[in-house]
Amino acid sequence: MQNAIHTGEQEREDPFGGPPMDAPWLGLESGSPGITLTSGASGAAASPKSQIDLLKGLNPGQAEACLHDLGPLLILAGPGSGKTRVITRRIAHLICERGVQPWEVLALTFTNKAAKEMRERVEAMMPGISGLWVSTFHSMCARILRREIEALEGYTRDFSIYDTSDRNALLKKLIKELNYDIQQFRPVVLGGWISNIKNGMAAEPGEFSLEVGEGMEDEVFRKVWKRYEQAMRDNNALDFDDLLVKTLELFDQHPGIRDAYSRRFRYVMVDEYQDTNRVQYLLTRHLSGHHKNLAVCGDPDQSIYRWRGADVRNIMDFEADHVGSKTVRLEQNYRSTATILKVASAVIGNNQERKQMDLFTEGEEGDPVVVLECADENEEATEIAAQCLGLKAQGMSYSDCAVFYRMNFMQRALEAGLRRAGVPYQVVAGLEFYARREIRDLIAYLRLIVNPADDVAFGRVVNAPLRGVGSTSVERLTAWAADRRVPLSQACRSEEALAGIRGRGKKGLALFGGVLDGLEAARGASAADALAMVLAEIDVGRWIAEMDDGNNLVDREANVDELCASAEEFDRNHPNAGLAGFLENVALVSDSDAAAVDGESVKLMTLHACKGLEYTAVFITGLEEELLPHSRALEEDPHGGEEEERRLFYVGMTRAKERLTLTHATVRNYFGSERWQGGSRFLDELPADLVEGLDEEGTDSDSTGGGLGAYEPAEGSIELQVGDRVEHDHFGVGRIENVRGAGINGRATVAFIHSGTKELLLAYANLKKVN
DNA sequence: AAGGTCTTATTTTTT
DNA sequence: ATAAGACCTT
Repeated sequence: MQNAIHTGEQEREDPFGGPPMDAPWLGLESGSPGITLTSGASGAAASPKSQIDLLKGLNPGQAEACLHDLGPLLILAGPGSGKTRVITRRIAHLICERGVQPWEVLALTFTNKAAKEMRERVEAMMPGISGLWVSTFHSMCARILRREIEALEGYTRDFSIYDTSDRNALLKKLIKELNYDIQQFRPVVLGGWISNIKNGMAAEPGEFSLEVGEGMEDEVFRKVWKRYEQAMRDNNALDFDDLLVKTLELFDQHPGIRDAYSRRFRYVMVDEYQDTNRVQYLLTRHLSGHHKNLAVCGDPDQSIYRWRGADVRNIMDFEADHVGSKTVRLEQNYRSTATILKVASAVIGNNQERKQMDLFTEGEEGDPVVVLECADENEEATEIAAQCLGLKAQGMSYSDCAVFYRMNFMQRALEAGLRRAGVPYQVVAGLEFYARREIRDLIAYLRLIVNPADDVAFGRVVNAPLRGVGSTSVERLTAWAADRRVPLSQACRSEEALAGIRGRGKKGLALFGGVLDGLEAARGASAADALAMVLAEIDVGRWIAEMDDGNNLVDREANVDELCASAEEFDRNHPNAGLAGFLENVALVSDSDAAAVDGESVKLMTLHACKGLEYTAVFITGLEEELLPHSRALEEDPHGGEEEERRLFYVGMTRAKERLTLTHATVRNYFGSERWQGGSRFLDELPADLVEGLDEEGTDSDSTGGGLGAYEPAEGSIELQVGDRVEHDHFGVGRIENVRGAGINGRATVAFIHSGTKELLLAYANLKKVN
């Protein structure tokens, strides 16, 4: 059984005839048309690596997972255990050793970044490979729906993809139309509920309750929801959740289509399986339903997205759910020092709902984990900045350092502190390129070209640049269009519709109708050409100037140029994808992955954003009650909330390779008012013998006085006085100008002869006295 | 339809 | 503190 050979008999049953489907415009597939292949090259033809090669450097667990062939497989992968390596090697093994065709393999991830990384690594092993599906759930679904959606009632393959703000804009309009109070029934809240229900978090709308009035909210919600679904259909639009839900619907309603896909994908792999929600679980089941070769990989201890629908039970119950499944534990850690690993393991060990993992490393013990108590958030920032300077002076790069925080507002003080100290930093996961207004406007124009039914896109640009079309005119037009069940883009070109509208608005709508007429020719054009046509139709200069009194004129113009460049690049890389392909790419492939890899700077990010990353030195800030177990998380569900917060802390700690510093402030500025929170309960869970600077009596008590916590002077520290001459490894010889703090916090201001004046942390600077 | 004032809510975030 | 958004005025 285990040795059954699959040589492609199934290919004949494959409705797509075996070779790769469609143009890979999402970059889902490894190998774009730009890559030259020897004719007929497939994975099997790509230079086969010997089995020895593929298993080289793998530990027994990794090798076992890699060699697993048929049947369900659960890979429980601890942090830093090399799971991406295992997945990619397994793909290579299947293709090179087992004669599996690349297009028979489906690998699903959550983020584009993860998909990209996986694809690149597979490509590196098998250059020229083509046809493999490595993609996010959403991209895969979009791709399937582009092909198949017309099997569902009411949609065409030109559908638009609505992001969260499009969704909210539509809901706002609908709630108003239904004459409900927008304050009482906020679009974001209702939108959140709709999303939760679609993600399988709640079976019934009634499971959510509004804090306003009684009885009414459920009815309102149902009405709005129904109206929303109708409007989405009318607009030929899908929101992010719909991409998954509609695919599921498609599979449920059309078993033939489902079977075609599940036959095709002989091997299905899912990364970060602990983060899958109900819908993703079902999709995975369908897709792997025929061959049952489903391999999932994840770590229940790193599940931190329960609040947005992730259901840990998917991974916890995998074995019970898949009879005859095999489980492999990857417990050897290749990232952190033994000390960091032990501390992290000790903390996570306090969780009840988990699978026991015995993580170990063959690496060094390393330095103790450091806990720092700071007077307030500014001192915390100053402290971290000083330590970064110290690490830099020791020869570490700024880009080896990262600072994590629970909430975004904490970012400000940290930024200020780093700036004061002259430490270069970069915030990871900032605002996306596509979220900018000028970009969104242009995208809306493009969407309207592809999908004229997209009323949200219409509403976005009907008055951009300003054409004198206000809300009244749009409402009139909407009413007229709704009576006739016609999209706005069509209505505004109808004499009859415009007859009911007066003055400036009428003129503006007619003007806009002319623009749309002019853009008719862009249907079928390439992305770059279509964009050029849009820019030719509108008065670009005026449009940009209106946006913010011309203040960001240069920036916005540059962004427009960048969009043009990216459209051109897209056309080059995906000659057959067309405008629709570009729009899909824009909607689903956010730009945030590019930001992460940027030069010599300390990285700042939330604890959620740090997952999957690693840094030599990590600072986790705000280890305070209410903040690190966040009070809201505890309110919702005291036990589950605490465990999820602990996992979040665990994820943060396990990012650190060599140095881990945990900071907490006695006083913190919280939305204007000062608050004194005790140290986090998680601090009490740290093993005292591996931690430096921990207040032994526990964190709630005292320790407010000096604000320095208990400490022992760092080993090898020296007595310094103002005026002493010292030598530093990097900065050379200097003179002590000032000394303050003591122990782990001790630092000195040193005027170096060649490098100027610097403030150094004694614990890191390794200063030597010279005469 | 634009500009000014007032209210309001501020965990985490991908697609 | 602050920023985004809703409401009201002109």
